[in-house]
Amino acid sequence: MADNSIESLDLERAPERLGDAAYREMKERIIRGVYRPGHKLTVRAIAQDLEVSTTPARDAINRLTSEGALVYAGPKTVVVPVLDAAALREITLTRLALEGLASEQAAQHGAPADVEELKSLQKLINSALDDKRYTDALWHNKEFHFTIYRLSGLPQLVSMIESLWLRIGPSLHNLYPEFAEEKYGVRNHEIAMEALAERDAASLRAAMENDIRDGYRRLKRANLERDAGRSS
Amino acid sequence: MADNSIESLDLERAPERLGDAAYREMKERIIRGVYRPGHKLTVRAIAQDLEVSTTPARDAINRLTSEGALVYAGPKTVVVPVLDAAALREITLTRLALEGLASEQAAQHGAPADVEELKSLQKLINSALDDKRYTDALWHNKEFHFTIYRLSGLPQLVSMIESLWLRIGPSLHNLYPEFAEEKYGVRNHEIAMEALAERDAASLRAAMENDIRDGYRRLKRANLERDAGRSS
DNA sequence: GCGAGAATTTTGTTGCAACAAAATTGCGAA
DNA sequence: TTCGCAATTTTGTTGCAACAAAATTCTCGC
Repeated sequence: MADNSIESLDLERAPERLGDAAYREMKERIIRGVYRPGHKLTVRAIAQDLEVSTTPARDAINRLTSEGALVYAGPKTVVVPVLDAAALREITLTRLALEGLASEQAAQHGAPADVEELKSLQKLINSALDDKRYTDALWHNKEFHFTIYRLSGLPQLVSMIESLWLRIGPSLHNLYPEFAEEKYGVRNHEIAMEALAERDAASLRAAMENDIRDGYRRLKRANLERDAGRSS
Repeated sequence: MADNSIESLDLERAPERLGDAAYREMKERIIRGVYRPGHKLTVRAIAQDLEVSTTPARDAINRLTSEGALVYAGPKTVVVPVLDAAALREITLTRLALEGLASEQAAQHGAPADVEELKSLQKLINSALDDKRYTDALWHNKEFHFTIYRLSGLPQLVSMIESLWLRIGPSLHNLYPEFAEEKYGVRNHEIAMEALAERDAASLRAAMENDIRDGYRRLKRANLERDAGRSS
């Protein structure tokens, strides 16, 4: 047996598989709202879209399914999930726990340069909202959050949070444009930036939690309206 | 297009794929300590072990890898992870957040029958420890925790917690038998059962968090000793 | 029109062979 | 012995065909 004294020194040694690329592309499409809730996905269609064979396409779909980003709507039918009230609540509770933790930890590592980056991201969000480019606003909003979470220095935690965003992402797209009217989240983001500058963990956590709760309320309201509209 | 007014009514519709069975079997083997940290896994070997072809075996390994239960030690080398101090800390922080949340929610749904089930699980743990059947003790301990977590009524949360246990599981096996000397966790479990009977969410959470922290301290100590022993 | 059921098409899974690339082994020089 | 390097073996990925099963379409009777 070889001497493997390095052991835990080998980080980020994942090779670049075709299936990984397919997975990443699918992920981005889901977050960007290309596939809306209820959209049915088939292996062969994805393979054609991404110009790969069925194997990597199937890999990507399976991975997304096991993460909860896609769900079975039948034995041979995989769709982008339509979140019901219970699922929405569960994801929100989990987000509060995980993103709250990440925020707290991030407060301990925030440098001035990070605050600057957040500021410029916030500008991007604002101007996207002004121009009614809602998909862009959502994207920059995601970057804002994850810029903070990455500061936690806890990469596995960050990727768990990512999988939660993958689950709510599609529903968010169904919310716009009403969602944006009130300049969603701006106030919370401002408080978050201040808190990070002051390395105030509790305040940063509170600001991020408020942001999550705000979004939750809007999503819930939108869902109720949709369900009411459907039964008529 | 068909009328799909059922939408979110379709739960648990996953078909039984061969790859799923392979995944579950691998998961159990990892938790039970069949594969120890550092163990190298190959597609063809797993396929032979589980008596399936390479495709389902590969599916299982990929899924486990994307969950973090297995890691790359090289471009073509997948191993059961050897946790370093940083990874151990990160998992513990995440466990505290997620298992704390699950405990809190569980407190609201605990029925007398559930407390009884926990009591009988605790007896199994105790007798396993007395007989020095450490693998069994670990297994029943896992059941104890998840019996509580499942009471939360948040299935997605529970499966996220499962994936965390998959990550620390192998390391736990390297801990025994010293690990068990002090009747690990018994006191915390007793408090947890009382708290559940009284539907005291804060106490239940505290008890479970203490249990997690206890385990963390032991793991950290064992890791330090191992590392010290290796450099000599 | 409309629903039930058959006929047809589409779909996911599985096993496998080929290939490139990585891991391992073997060997020889210092 | 130990180190470097080449030969060899092992390995993961990929594409694909076959198959069973599910989804869809079509048809016919009412």
